[in-house]
Amino acid sequence: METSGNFFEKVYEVAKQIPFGRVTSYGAIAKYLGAAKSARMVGWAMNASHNNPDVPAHRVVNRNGLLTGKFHFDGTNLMQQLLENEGIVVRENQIQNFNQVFWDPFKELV
DNA sequence: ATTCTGACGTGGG
DNA sequence: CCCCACGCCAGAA
Repeated sequence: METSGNFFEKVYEVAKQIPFGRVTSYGAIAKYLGAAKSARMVGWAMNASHNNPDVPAHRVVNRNGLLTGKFHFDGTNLMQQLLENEGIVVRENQIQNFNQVFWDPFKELV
């Protein structure tokens, strides 16, 4: 578990705390963990989160609000479907009102 | 051991 | 405003 380091666990912890109908970015989580330059690792951790159903990877997008990882899901629109299911408006893999649905761990998670 | 790629982000031209 | 390049870390070939 901790063989890969606590980094992955930390990412999961934050991702799990993402409230319903809210999303965050890889960079935000990475920055919160103190690895702002390793935003990529957050995405990598999400990849490993496939074994962690408690990690809503679909609520994590890039800083652009774009569903970059939607191709990694089972279906083609599975990620978008999940987000829309939470009330998030998604168009062409891009989250609308991203500013409103954005969840900042620094601001709300303290 | 080396090389490349990757669910990103920021900066420069 | 749009396009390109660099940085960072980790895992796979």
